Amino acid sequence: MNRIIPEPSVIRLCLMYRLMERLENNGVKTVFSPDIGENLGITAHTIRKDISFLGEIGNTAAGYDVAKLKDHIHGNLGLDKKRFACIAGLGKLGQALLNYRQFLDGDYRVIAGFDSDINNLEMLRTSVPLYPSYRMTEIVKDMGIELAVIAVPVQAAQEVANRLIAGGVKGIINFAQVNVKSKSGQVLIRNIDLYGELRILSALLNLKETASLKKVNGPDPGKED
Amino acid sequence: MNRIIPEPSVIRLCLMYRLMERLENNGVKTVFSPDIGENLGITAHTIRKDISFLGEIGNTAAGYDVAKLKDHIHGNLGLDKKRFACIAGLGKLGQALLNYRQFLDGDYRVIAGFDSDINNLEMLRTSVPLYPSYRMTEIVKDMGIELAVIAVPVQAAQEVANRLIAGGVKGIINFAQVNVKSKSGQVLIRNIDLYGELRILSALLNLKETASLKKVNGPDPGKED
DNA sequence: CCATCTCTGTGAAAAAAATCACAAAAAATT
DNA sequence: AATTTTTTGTGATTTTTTTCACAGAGATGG
Repeated sequence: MNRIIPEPSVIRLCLMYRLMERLENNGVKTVFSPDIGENLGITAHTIRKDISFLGEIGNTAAGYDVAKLKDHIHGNLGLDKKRFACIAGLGKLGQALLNYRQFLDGDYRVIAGFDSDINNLEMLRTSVPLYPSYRMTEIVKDMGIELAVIAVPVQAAQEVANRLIAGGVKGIINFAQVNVKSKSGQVLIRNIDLYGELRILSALLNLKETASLKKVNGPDPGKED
Repeated sequence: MNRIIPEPSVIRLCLMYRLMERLENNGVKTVFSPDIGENLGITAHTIRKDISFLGEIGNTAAGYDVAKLKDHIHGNLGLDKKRFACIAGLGKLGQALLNYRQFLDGDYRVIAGFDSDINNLEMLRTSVPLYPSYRMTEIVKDMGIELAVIAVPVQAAQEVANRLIAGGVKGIINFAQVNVKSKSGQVLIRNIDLYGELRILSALLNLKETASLKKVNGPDPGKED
């Protein structure tokens, strides 16, 4: 057991957590590492290694208890810590996210939305309180919001990030068409480029065809063990 | 120069391409590797290495010509290859994507949308032709669609993936709350979990606080060179 | 036009991550 | 109760990726 966890393992463990939630809902009681691996497109070795970073939890010759593994990941990654979130930018994407149930009643509850267009704010019907963007820093600070989603147009993204960070946000998911940065580097930022994902897919396909790609990650690891 | 490109480099090169597009629009003529690195949150060394996989293109002591580097990436990653795309699932997220201009007039043009709810299809106003889900395999095949976005509820996701793959799709971006798999492993799949990104952020923040994270990736690499 | 300065490109080195291989422990079977 | 089978957990190994360090090519400036 190792108390220092590599970032790729943390990310996979989060995926495993989601899988355990689903398996538990489906009434599955036990899983084996190759099952988890197949579901996540990762080898069983990696699965076991990842889990072992959190300490021993499996049953020799009898796999993992789904509920126990779920709680184990939950506890060790600190997922029991609830945090408030907000969405900056209420265009189509921001609205879509506001409609996801998980964003409203999950552990990272969206408790505020922001948009620069007051007319837009007045038109939207939602249970989440909405505010004009100029109040962003103030509201984020007052409400103790730690996580933010940026869904504004590219030109506004960095300025919005600055305001969120000024309000004390610690983590940002950015959907704008530009990588946003934090001055201090202390804020975690995950940039997601929805259209760019198509570009990446296309590039990987091209290179796969011409055999100039070193390795293709992804599901379906094939036979092993 | 090396003709075999690691996958992480391909992904970073796609980000560089996006950056070059933006710089070109802003009238910037030249960039240096540390500039690119700062924008993308990557060290200048890695930037240079990534670019060098595509052959020499920079000017010694004078950085990279923005337009030239953009075209270079474009050509070498085969981004000049146009592909048709579709969106399966026209809930809020699917509709939001259908409204993005890039998805309508970019290189990976969305030319079909699918939803299982015919009433929903009739209500939507869009320039993209929409079809009921049961025709998915047929339409994908007939239209020569190679890329697909899955934005359906979790229970339907794998079945939708199967239909898309049966129609000949080669790459999938999946937003459903479950990792979808391709039977053969020949189809590239990128699973994106929007809510899960909040979970990852929270976990990384927790571990960063307790100093049990090995390394935090992300923007702001700090001083170097 | 010579000296200096700058920045790329890339082999070499280091670091990180994934995979392997197997001991050990528990379950299943005989 | 002993034997076989199964599957975890983890050091050791291999592979992959990143970082380093510097040669070399060209720009800059006196």
